[in-house]
Amino acid sequence: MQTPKSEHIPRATIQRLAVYVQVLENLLREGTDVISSEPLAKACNVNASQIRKDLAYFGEFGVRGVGYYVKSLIESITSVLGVNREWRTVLVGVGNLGRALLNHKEFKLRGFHIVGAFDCDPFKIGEEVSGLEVVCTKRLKEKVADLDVEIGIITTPPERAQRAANHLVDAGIKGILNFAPARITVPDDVFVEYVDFFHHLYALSFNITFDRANR
Amino acid sequence: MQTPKSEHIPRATIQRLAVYVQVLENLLREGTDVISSEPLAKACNVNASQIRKDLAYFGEFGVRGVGYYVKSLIESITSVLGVNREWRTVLVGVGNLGRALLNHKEFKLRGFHIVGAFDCDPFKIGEEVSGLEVVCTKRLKEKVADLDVEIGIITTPPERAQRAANHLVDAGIKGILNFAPARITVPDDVFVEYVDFFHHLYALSFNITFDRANR
DNA sequence: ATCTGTGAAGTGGTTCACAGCC
DNA sequence: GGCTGTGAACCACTTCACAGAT
Repeated sequence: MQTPKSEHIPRATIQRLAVYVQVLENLLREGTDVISSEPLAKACNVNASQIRKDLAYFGEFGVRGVGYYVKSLIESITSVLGVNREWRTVLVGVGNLGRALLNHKEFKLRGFHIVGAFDCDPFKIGEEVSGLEVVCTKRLKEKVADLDVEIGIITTPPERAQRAANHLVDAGIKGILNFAPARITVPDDVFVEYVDFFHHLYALSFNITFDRANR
Repeated sequence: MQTPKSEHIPRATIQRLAVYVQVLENLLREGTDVISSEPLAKACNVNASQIRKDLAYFGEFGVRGVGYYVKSLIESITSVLGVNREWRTVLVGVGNLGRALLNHKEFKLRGFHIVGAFDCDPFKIGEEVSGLEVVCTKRLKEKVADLDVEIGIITTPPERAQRAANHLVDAGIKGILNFAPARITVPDDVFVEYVDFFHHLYALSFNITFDRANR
């Protein structure tokens, strides 16, 4: 695994690294072997020196006078991000969204295996969804220990998100992907990422409205 | 509609406004009528003066010595964001994700109506999904004009995302919510927001890995 | 007395510009 | 000659600290 040179890495850098991988994978699929920071920057909608600086946090992955070998750069970045391995996850909240995610093949494809599904609704417990038996949330702790899980996914309604988070933290999980439309509070050593595409729709709404007002 | 005082609004401010609304709505549901910036900041995981500054871009919504009235603040922020109205959207790419979104009731509930579904696969054209007939992507332009649509949602595979974007831009759309794992290029006056929860999983992966390495 | 709104100070991320290497 | 890697300059957002309002 690749280790960073520097102590602190900007959050924005990590987000961009994920973008770079995405774009590079598409470039590779289209048959591009080598690319320099300038065209890659254009494809990613960032500044070229931004890319070079982001990568410089972790090492020297390019060849001066040449550029970056696409395939090897993908490998380097995925190694930096720690996604060149398998991760085991559990999902809490088997509603519509939860079911959709459990059935989403892309998770396994990208190395994020959902190995447990939990809900506190007695009517759902015991049900089988996408090959997993829905288990009572109370049993999260034992199961997480058994299954060697590090990431939890919350897909509960907002009012139950914090309780789900508490269970996950108690079970020793290290990262939470929260789809519930609510903020959650967790200890410092647990990482939380929020996914809410309405936030993005709000941003579009604002930009379109504001843009129009300035004409 | 609320209009900003200042010329340029930081992107981060808009993202936070969406968070504030989310948290305030949950507070309202729990029966909180008034809140000051300090506890609101805690609930949103930001600095209190950050909130006050964010709001100050758009007006004075608080009462000195008292705080903010939750209900009225929600109304002010949604007005600022332009989400206190209905938006009409179309979706391009009726795959698994597209279908899930078409069936997702939350869109209508939050004022974002999906009024058209498009795909270029002849086998899907004519099919009915969630009360909408799937139409050939070629007919996007006429339909968008008829239906008075301003936002497009892309749920195609990555290799077809740019083409979908081109069709949407050509049809005169002003904003795009892109779920496809690919960057797209559009004219300056069209806004794009990207949704990719694998990026968030990558961020978790990095943080957990990096955190562990520093012990 | 309390809490907002805001200029000023501080901080951190981005961009520039060029030295270093292929 | 071309492109990376990187210190320095720049810029923007964040935080502080306090004046102003109730």
